[in-house]
Amino acid sequence: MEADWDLHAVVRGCTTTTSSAATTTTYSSSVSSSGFGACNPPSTSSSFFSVYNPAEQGGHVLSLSENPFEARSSNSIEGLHELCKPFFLKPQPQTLQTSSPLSSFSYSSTPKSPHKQQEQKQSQPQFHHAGSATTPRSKRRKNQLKKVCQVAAENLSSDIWAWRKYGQKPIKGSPYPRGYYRCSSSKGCLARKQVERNRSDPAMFIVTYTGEHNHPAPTHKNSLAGSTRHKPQTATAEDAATIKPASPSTSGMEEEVAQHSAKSESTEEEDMEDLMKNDEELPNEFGLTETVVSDDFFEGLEELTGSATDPFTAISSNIDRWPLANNSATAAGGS
DNA sequence: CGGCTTTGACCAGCGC
DNA sequence: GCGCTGGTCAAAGCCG
Repeated sequence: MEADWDLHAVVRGCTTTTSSAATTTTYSSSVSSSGFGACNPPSTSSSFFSVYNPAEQGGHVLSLSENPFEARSSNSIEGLHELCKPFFLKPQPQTLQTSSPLSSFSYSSTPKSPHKQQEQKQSQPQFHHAGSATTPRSKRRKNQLKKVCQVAAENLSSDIWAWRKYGQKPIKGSPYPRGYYRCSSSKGCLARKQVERNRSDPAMFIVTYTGEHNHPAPTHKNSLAGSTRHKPQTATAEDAATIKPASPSTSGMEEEVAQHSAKSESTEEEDMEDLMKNDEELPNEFGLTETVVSDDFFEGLEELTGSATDPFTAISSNIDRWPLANNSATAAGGS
């Protein structure tokens, strides 16, 4: 049918990298907080913060700023900084309680059975064997804690995390399929990401993060993986695939991050241990240390996003060409 | 050779 | 209790 743009590319884009991405977030219930993968700080104009409340029918994505540019121009990075804080810093419990739909974060508690969720959560070890045999498949959890970001197509591109697609399914009511990705930076990482195109605004992508990264941000994207495939033949999914691997912008971001995280590669393990131990004290959801999320970090973003040669541009052009074609029956077996 | 994408099947959560 | 739907698994194939 129609849809089909390729999600992968999208995925790579949004997450962390972000620079561009916009973000919304919603935490529903359980998951602890520590580390979502990633929504990235909205650094660019095309993205905007929004709040997504899965609890509501269909979920709403509320834009905090009608005009993204406005936010950007007015407060510039600082404003963004503030907006982003929630994504970098561990969310404050109190804040989480907020029920304001307009708050950057919205935590909704499980209406039905919070305990159940907790139990389920427990059944899913936070760090080790995420999907191992010991853990039963984690099926959808209505109130699973998740973070939703709405990202402009042009902003989809990089990510400090490496994501690996493990599924795609057509979603009822949506002409576009949803892609499922998991963090491939570290085996056992519970971080997951879902990407789907916004029905009402195909130019935007809704990226949903669930689970947490149980490891520091990778110094290199695709640390485990290596392949960047492009299939010359078709311009469909491949196209998208082509986009993701190396979006320049990402590289920029990656470099930024890499520099910070790499600076102490030797201590990275230690850091990781610390992170694991002090799960609650995770510096930020990106698995980056606060140092990374410093002004420099944002400055870097600014540069990236502000530069005329916006890497995303290239991507967006690709995205525009995203084939809405690749799936017929579409994946995921139509269940 | 290792990792990634694709895709059909499986299965559990959820609503009625 | 049943059926629908979403989320995950896993095999097959491709690519660097």
